[in-house]
Amino acid sequence: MALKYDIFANFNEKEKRKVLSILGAKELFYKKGQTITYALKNRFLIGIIVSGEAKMIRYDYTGERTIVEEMVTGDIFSDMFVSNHASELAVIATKDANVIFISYDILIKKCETSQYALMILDNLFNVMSKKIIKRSERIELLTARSIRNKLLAYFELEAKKNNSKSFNLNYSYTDLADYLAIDRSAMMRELKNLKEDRLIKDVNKKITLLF
Amino acid sequence: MALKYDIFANFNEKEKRKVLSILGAKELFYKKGQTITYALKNRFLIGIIVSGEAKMIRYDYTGERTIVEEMVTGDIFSDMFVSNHASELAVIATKDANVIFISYDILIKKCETSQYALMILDNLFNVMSKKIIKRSERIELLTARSIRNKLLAYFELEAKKNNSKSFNLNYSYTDLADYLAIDRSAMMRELKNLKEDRLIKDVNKKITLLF
DNA sequence: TATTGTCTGTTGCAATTGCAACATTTTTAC
DNA sequence: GTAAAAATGTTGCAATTGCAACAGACAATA
Repeated sequence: MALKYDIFANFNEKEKRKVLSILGAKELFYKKGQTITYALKNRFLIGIIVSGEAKMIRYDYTGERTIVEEMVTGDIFSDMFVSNHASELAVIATKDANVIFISYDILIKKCETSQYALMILDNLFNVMSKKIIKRSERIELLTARSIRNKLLAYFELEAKKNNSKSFNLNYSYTDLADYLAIDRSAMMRELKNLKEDRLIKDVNKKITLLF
Repeated sequence: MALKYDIFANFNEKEKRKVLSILGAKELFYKKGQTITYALKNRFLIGIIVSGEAKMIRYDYTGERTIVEEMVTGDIFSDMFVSNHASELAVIATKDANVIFISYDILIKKCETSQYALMILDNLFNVMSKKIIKRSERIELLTARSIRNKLLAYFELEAKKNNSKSFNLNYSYTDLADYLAIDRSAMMRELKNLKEDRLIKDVNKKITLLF
């Protein structure tokens, strides 16, 4: 599953090591809780999470923290994908993490001579497409005009992804409320309403659509 | 302004014609109101709006229409940037439009032999980065927890983009309410409150932050 | 220029939502 | 294995929001 959109898709270990050396890539290790400043301070650098987890966090003008993006193995992040005008951002390792940094500029240049570099660029395109799609999906959910509609939209999307009326919630309810930008307790109340109205069934985090 | 992120940035007319021929690109003309089906039915095809305007529209299961994206000259669209699981989409020309279609597959292949193709790919990455950033910005606004905060977040972002406390609203209030996914009349009320609280000044669509 | 349609601005009222404050259960960390 | 922390589940109440329904301004167009 991760494979299809992985930046190293279609590479075996040997080829991967080779292309990283061609690109002059750096691999750095971060302990849980550490801030990954490297990529965000260097425009045209792309960070690839090869193990562990990290979160991108925004500090708004009031000092409040919001999670912009939760990143797992295979995800990438870069200053190139961040608005110059947005509030301060930081990437923090939420588990011990290994991160590979490659330079976009070098990547483009090496494409002239290296088939491998071009393959990486191709994979990068897929990963970026995925990012666009993920954000579009979230916007679709966030523009629904009530908690009920947000939940239903989210459930329907998950159901479609699973080709089934049933699926397992892979968020905690607390995180789901955050993702949908709604109050958790109000969401729980609406979830109860949806169950009472027999629109969904919820057997310990396995949701089934009844319509 | 458009130049920096344009897919033909750094190309002159002659080079542009040359690369389009290398890539076997097609240019099609659409009259205002026509549906552009070409790209959305052909995965791996990228549509570039070279003149005119178009809107990407979603039809949800109730048959309701929502504007997903408004596209102007220089914007690109592709099935590759659209979730397989989303509701039905259509791209409709909102003004007479010329659209160039290039195949992603061919583009990647030609990069091995053509410096121009690689330049197009490079530009494509910039355009995609811009797409990611635009969506991130909208998500930032949509996750604000009240109408007041949504408005303030939007105004601050616009102010930052203009490097000034003042800027002209380039949305109608009706459209802004849509963009922020809030009720228009409730937004107008809150706008009035913001003015009364002396947080903003609004002299016929020119907003000034007073903080 | 008359007319039609869209946009702005306003308000009362009802419905939805967020907040605060709990008890309980589950998970995580030592 | 126990303590601490996080997540779930619930509710009353107040604040915010959406809805409906206007009137007037402005724009488009025939």
